[in-house]
Amino acid sequence: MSSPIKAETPVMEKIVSLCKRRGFIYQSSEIYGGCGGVWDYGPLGAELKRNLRDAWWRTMTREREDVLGLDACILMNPAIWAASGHVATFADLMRECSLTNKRVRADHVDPQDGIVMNYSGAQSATGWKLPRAIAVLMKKGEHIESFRKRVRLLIASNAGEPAGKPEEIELLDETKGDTVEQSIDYHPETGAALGEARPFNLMLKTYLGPTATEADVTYLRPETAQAIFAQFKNVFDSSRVKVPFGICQIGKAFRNEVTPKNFTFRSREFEQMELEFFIKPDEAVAIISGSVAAWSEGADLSGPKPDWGWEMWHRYWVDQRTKFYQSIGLGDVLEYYWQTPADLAHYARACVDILCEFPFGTEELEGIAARGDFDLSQHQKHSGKSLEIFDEELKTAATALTDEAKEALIQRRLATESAKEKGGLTEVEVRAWFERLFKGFYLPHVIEPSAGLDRMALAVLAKAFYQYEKEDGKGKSETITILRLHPSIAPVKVGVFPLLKNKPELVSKAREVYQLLKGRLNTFYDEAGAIGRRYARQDEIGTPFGVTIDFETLGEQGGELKDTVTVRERDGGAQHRVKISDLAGWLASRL
RNA sequence: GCGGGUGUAGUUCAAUGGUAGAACACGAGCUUCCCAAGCUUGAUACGUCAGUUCGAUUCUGAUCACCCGCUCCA
Repeated sequence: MSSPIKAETPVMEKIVSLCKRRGFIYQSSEIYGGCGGVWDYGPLGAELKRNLRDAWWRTMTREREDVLGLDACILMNPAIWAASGHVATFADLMRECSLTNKRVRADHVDPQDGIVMNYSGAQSATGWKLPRAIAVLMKKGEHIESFRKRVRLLIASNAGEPAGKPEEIELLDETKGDTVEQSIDYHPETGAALGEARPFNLMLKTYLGPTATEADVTYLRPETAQAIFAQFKNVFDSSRVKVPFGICQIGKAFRNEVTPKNFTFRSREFEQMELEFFIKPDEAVAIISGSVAAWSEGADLSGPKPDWGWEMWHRYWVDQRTKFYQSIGLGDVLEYYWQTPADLAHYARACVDILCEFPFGTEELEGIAARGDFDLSQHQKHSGKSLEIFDEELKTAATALTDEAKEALIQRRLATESAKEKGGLTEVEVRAWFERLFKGFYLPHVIEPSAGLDRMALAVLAKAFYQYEKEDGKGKSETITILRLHPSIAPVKVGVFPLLKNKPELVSKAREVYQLLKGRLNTFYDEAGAIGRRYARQDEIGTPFGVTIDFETLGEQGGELKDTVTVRERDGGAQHRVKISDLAGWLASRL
């Protein structure tokens, strides 16, 4: 009867089109020609995003005893970004390969040896031309023909289709140049000359205060997490919480992305939902509980245990976040990528990317990192303020330890530190740290689940988007579009329709039902057009239920059906006869 | 930022150096109308700015945005 259609137009384009047509997402500043990398949410998009945001906030803090909320400003003291490392890592000098535009950090170019070959340009049989001069390093021992082949290949892959086949590209006016040794002016991979070093600042700079001098420079935050670390001590001191506990925050963040792309997936302004969950260092757990629980496949992650170290907590949060994604209907499109030691930042112990299947590929939705005490220690160092907390239970347990037991803990830590390739602590530093620990003081370690709200919204839209071809009674084929959104996040929960709009009794009854529902659920009233069209309109925006007031409702078919309505399900179109007095409860139990 | 592509009603697409058209969607109306039905009827577009030209949506240039690569990790 129905079958999924083949994509003649790419699915992503259909989704973008639907989003605009029905008021989910518009291009920013469209009447002025747009604005790169930023998008606005229309009426339905705003509802959808709010539902997702609320669901996250509810599960992350309101339904938990151990997580508190925070709502910090986008603007902060710029010293925060120096401490977090963003000023350094987001402002590297970069140089671009003149042939392929691949970028390398100016201070990370491996010196190259070889002979410089110059060309005035290139052209291909297709009529395509590379109009500028190029210089490429022929490496020692590289045969001239294989070198030329390599250059043609690089040109072809960068120019794309217009240049045609690599072998049909002609290199113009070849001249042999200087022999260079240990030069940092050529791209290590391609051998092509590098352009000038240019700063690549991915943070959005702004001025705080009307004078706008260099002294007033600060940045729009590139992530929400740093405010949590900066306010960690205030939250701890004002909330009567004990480690382990978390602080979560939802808010806008800004990055000057080199290439915003894939609709809202990579934007320059986006909304993050981040949790920093603070835990005791494993050594503290060992002192208090006698041992640290080891993770193994199938371990019980249903609820926190006192002997959990960072690894169990990390697994726990991956599990919690997975359950969340299942609750909004994304369970079956998730994938996980466990970063390898080579992927990890030096301060991170583990990081899992939760990936989701999008029409343009499988991409990251959320990252869950175990970051040790890196962030708090950075802010402690840069601010000069102690961010240590005092743990009474730890102090009591440590006091009871024998000196031998203490020394054993220190030795074990020393062994792991010396095994590290870089960043390992010295023995003096380790002993100083344990001295504070045995007195009950430490910087909490952190597990950081960090999710993108805009990505989540795009993910649920992409997952929900479904089209099929249907033949109507006359054999004419039409495309049916349904957004199969999970009812809990659908922007509109129920549509209310009088079967006919020219019958005042039906309309007034329908308005009554609408008034009854709209206080409790986001309800949409529609009387225009045929009933089937109204169902279809709601299907397209993902409304899970439709309520129709018909002549039976008015009692025409006898008293039994009086004051009952047809409730029609979006997925499958099944219909139920429900009493108006039961309607709100009936719907609420299914959302 | 660099290279390639694209830009016409709300959407998806036509055509044209001189008056821009369709389908669907949208508004109004008729119809005891349960899955985008039918009939009547209405509104709406050449991304922006220059140049060539008597005249540009069409040709040229610039610019902006989007898509695909380089990038990136919410």
